[in-house]
Amino acid sequence: MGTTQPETVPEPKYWHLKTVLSEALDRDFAVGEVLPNERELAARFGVARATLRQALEQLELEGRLQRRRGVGTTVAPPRVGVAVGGARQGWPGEGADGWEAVDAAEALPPAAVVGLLGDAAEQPVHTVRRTRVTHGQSVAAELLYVPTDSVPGLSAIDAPAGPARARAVLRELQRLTLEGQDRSVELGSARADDAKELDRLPGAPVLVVTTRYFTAAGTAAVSVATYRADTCRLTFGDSGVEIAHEDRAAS
Amino acid sequence: MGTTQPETVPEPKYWHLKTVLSEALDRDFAVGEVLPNERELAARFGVARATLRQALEQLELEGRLQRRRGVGTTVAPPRVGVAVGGARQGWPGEGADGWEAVDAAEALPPAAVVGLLGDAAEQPVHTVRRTRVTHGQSVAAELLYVPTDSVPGLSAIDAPAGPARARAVLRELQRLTLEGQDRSVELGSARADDAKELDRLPGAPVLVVTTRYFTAAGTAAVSVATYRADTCRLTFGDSGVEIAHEDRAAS
DNA sequence: CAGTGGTCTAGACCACCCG
DNA sequence: GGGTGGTCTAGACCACTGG
Repeated sequence: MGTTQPETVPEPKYWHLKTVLSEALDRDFAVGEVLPNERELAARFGVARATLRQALEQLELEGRLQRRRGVGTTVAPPRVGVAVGGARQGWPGEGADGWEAVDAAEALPPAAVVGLLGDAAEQPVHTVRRTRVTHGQSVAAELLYVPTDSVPGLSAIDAPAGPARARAVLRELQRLTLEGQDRSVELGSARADDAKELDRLPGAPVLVVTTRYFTAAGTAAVSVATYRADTCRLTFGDSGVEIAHEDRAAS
Repeated sequence: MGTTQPETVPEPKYWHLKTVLSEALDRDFAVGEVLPNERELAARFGVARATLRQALEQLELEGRLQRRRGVGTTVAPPRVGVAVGGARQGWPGEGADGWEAVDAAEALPPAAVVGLLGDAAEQPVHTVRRTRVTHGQSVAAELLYVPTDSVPGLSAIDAPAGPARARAVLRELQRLTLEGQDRSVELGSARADDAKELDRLPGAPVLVVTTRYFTAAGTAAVSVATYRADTCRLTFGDSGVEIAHEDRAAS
């Protein structure tokens, strides 16, 4: 004796906890319902609060929970599908797609964007801020970078600051002929400014969608849009058919 | 006196730490280089290890670090761009796209997939496992669900288990006429089996790409592919131009 | 104000990797 | 083995929300 069972590797407590909680959510809770607070949940499961939090964090990452300081933890609604446009689309701001221009300014682009714009030399760009609202909640914050020489028709002090100026830049952009675009999606964490716009804490997980817009003259604009990863599912419909997620695909 | 400066809200330590580390990485470390271990880093910055770990976690999430138990923390190479095919593409397995068939079996699909397949009634599906390798590292694990009546030419015991059988299913699928497809991307956490395939711990962040393949008869197949979120940038190039990320777009 | 989640600590033990 | 990151604990205090 002395030897116990072969004992498969012990599953971490937080992982097991997550599973248990996940099943409890499916079974006993409705969307929007408030969970018991963390201290009580931890006590109920006989673990430290930090361990319980590790499980909650995972569930929030998967979009099943929503936690707000001072309020509590609630059961999240299913993720909303936001169309990002897979096939040839159009300039930003064309059509009513939920985007709202917020502001615009002229500045030098950050290093990360310079590479995407192609030409090595730093040239000033119009920086347009937009926000995307779907189903009453803001799901994305975007920074659009438009080199000033892409839109020569726009003099620097053409419009006053604010939404009007942002829309002016978009209007000029739409006068150009769009030759193509490409997109990439990656995981990031929200910068402080984006986090504020998205009503999340800094560092919250976001899906970063980077889009380059091409004209015959080269890259005319670059858009960096950050979507709330907890509440959004990005859709790239080539067929126009909406995906009807009845359940969650992620584990 | 007695009153200090207005004192903007104190930045969390881990957030500040993350910034400091991030700059240090850019300045003093090369890709692949090993960082000092967590206990020493924590001591050096005068914080508890848990706090230091919170900063490292963020940096790993952003693809800047790579941590492996028993080995250490190393500076991660830039994310690899993996083409996911934005425009009309083709059946899975057409062309050499880095996917490798692993195995296949016949079973009832999970509830989450039933909804995507359209017809309410549960029908048996071929479940094909594939793995995607790019630049020598496995970046994605896929489960492809093909209803048995989508590929009537394939009798149940047509091929022995293993890669051969998986390829047989794909071959049958490719005989059909693809009418369209749509895709969605969302954040998830790796299930135990996917994690193993991706050489990560369970719960690691992944980008879940769900694709539906349509024929005139309806949804002929559903693919759920999980990509390593730490090392991958999904590209949807409509123009065929590769995005050359010289720097990181995420904060 | 009381109650919530968010941050932080100082310690412990475990699972894994490699020489 | 010795060293790494991964898990877990039992506390403490802080920042925010709401009545």
